[in-house]
Amino acid sequence: MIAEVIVDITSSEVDKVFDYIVPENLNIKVGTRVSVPFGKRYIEGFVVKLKESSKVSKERLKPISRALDDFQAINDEMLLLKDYMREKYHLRLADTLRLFIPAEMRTGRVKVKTKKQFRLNDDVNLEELFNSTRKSATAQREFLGLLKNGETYFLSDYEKYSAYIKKLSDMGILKIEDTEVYRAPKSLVVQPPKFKHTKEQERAIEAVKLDEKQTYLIFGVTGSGKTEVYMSLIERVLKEGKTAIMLVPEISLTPQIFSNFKSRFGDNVAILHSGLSSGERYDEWRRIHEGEARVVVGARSAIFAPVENLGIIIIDEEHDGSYSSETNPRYKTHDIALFRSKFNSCPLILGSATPSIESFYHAEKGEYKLLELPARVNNREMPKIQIVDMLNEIREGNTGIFSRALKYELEKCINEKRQAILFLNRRGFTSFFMCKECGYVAKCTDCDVTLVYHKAEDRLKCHYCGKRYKALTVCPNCKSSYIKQGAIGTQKVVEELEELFPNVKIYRMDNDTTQSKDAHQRILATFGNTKPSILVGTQMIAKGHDFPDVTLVGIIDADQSLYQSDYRSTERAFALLTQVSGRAGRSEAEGKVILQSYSPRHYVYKFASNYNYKAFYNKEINLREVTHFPPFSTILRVLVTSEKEEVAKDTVKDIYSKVCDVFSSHRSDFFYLDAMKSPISRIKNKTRFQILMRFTKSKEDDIIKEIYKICDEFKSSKASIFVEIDPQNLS
DNA sequence: AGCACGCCGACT
DNA sequence: GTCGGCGTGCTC
Repeated sequence: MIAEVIVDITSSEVDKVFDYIVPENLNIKVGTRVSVPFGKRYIEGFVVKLKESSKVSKERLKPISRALDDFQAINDEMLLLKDYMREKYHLRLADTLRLFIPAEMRTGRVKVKTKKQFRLNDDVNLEELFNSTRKSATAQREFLGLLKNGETYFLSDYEKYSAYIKKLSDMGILKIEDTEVYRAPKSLVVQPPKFKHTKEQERAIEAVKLDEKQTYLIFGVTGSGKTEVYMSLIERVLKEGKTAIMLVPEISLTPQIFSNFKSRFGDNVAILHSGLSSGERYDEWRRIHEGEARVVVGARSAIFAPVENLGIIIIDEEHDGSYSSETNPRYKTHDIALFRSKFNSCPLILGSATPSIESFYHAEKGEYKLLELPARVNNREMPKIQIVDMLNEIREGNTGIFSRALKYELEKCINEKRQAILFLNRRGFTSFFMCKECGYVAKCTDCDVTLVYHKAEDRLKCHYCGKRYKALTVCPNCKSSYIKQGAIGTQKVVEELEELFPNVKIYRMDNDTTQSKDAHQRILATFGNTKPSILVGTQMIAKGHDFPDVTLVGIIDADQSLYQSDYRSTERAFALLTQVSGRAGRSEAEGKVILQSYSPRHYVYKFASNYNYKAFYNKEINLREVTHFPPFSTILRVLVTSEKEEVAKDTVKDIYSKVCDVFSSHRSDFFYLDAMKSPISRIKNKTRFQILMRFTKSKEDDIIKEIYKICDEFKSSKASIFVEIDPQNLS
C-alpha cells in the first residue's frame, strides 16, 4: 500500500504530496498524522490518500516510520475542505492542514493530561470485604461504604483514605490506573434567564429549516434578542442528535457568552479562542473530536472545529472584519461556512444589526433568506444621536478635543451620577512624531510605516513588527528640538478629562491597557461598579458589555473611519456608529450620543443617526453598482514580497506582463489594472510590491484561475507571492 | 524548512 | 594551502 503524504513544511518548494510505502504492521488511515523520513531527517506529515501503486520509482520510495496518533486527526470532510481551499485561495497544503488541528498537536509534545483513578476488581465481594473489616476501623468501613462495583473514582477525591487505598491496591482488591482527563476552561455557570420569545423571535426560529443547506440572514436591530434565537436553534439541532458551531468576533468572546452557553447546554459546549492555555485548547479540541462536546463556540478559526454531523453554523455579527483572515493562510470564514453547510446539508445563519453590504445584497436577491427582528425586546428606544460640526466649533473659537455640546452633556451625566463612554479610533498618545522644522517623521527601520508614540513607556513603537525605539527629543535630520506629536489618542483624551473633571473616575481601554490576561474584563468590571465615571476607549469598547447606567456616548473623531481610502470604509463606519451608539441605550433613563465630525453632512451620518440601515444600504449599493465595486465586481491583489527589492520588483514585473495578457483577452471585463509599490512598501524588512485589479464578478472564476496559473509560473524561494480576493485592507 | 553541495575571499 | 561565507537545489 502507498500513502500520499503532505509534509508539514510550509514552503512552496515542498507544497505537493509525497508518496510513501505503508508498512504492513502500521495502522495508517487517511487523515492519520505520521512521521516520515524526509531527506536526512524525520518530519511530521498527514496521510491524505491511500493507493495501490505509485508513479515514483521503487528505489526512491521510503516507508512511513510511524503513526503519531491512534486516531484520525483529519476527517474526510476536512480533507475535502483542504482541496476546496487549495482551489479557491491557492493556499499551501500544509498551511490549510495546520488550521484543522491545534498547534499543540504539531509540536510533538502532545500533553495528554492524566489523573489517577481506581476501581474495584470485578470479582470483589464488597459486602464480604466490609464485614471482614474490623468494626473499630471506622475510616476503612466508611470508605468501603462509599464504593460500588463497576464504578471508577478519582484518587484525588479520596485523599484522606489514600493509605488504605494503597493497601487495597497492593492486596489486589482494587486497581489504580491513569486515565485521560480534559482540562475544560473554567467558566461560571449561572441560571439561564427564563425567556419568553417575542413573536418575531418565534417566527425566526421556526423559519429555519434544519435539513437544508440554506443561508439565512438574521437582520436584527441591537437588542432584538438575536442570541436567544441562536440558542433556541441550537437546542433544536441538538434534539436531532446533531452538532452546532457558533462563531462570534474574537473581541466579543466574553465570559458572559460562555456562561450563557454553559448554563444552557452544560458540558456539551466547547470553547475555542486565543485566550485558552495550550493545554485547554488541545483538550477542548479533543472533546470536540471525540464527540463529547457538540456545541462549539469560538472565534474565526472555530469554523474548522472537527465536529461530525454538523446541524447548524451561526456567524454572529457577520459583518465583522475579523472573519477575514488577513495573514498567512488567508481565507474568508463565510466561504468555509458555506462549504461546510453544503457538505452537511445544514443551515448557515448570518446575524447582524448592520449586515455587510454584500450579505444584504445576497438576501435581497433571494440567495439568502432574510429574517427580520425589527423591534427591541424591551421596546426601548435607541438613543438619540446629535451630530456636532467640529469646524463650526473652531469657527466659534473652540479648538479643544471636546465640543461644547459634549462638555455640557458630560457635566449633566456626571451630575446625575451616571456613566459616559467616549469612543475614539486611535491608540497611543499621539499617532506620530514629526519635526516642525524640516517635516521629518519618525519611521520604522524595518517597515515603511510611521512610528507611534506610547507615553507610558516613553517609547516609539512600530505597530507592524512591534519594534521599539527611544522617544526623540531632537530631530535626527536637522537637529531641531522642535519635534512634536501629531493627533489625539486615548491618553490625551484621558488627560484632558482629568483636568475638566478632577473628581471623576476615568478609565482607559485600548490595546495598551488590555495587554495582560483578563485586563479587558477587569477594566469593564471596575468601570461598571463606579458611578459616576467615564470610560475612554477604542474599537474594543463598541462591543460586549451592557452597562445600564451609561447614558452618554461621545464619538470624538467619527470621521476617522471614513478617511481610510477603501470602498468599505463607509460601511464600516455605519456599523461602528450603530454599535457604539447602542452602548447608551440600555438604561431606564434616555440615552444620548454626541457625534463629533468635521464633515457632518456625509450621508453615512444622516442614515446612522436615524438608525436607518436599509436607506444606507440602498444608497451604498447604488454607489457600488455605478462605480463597479463589490459585490458587482471582484478586487484581486497579487502581493509579492522579498528581502531583496530587486527580486520583488523583477517578479512583479514578470507577473504583471502576463497579467496584461489576461487583461487584453478580457478587456471588457476589467475595470482596473495596475502594478505598484504597496502602500506600506516594507514590512519586517521585506519589500512589498503589488498588482491590483478589478473585474466583473461573473467572470471571476475564469480570471482568478488564470492569475493563479501565472503566479505558479513565477514562484520561487526568493520571493513570496500572495493572491488575495477582495482584501480587507491594502497595506 | 533544513541540509548538502559547491565555488570564491581572509586567515592559522 | 584551508576554513567558512551563503547561493542553489533537493527532499517520496
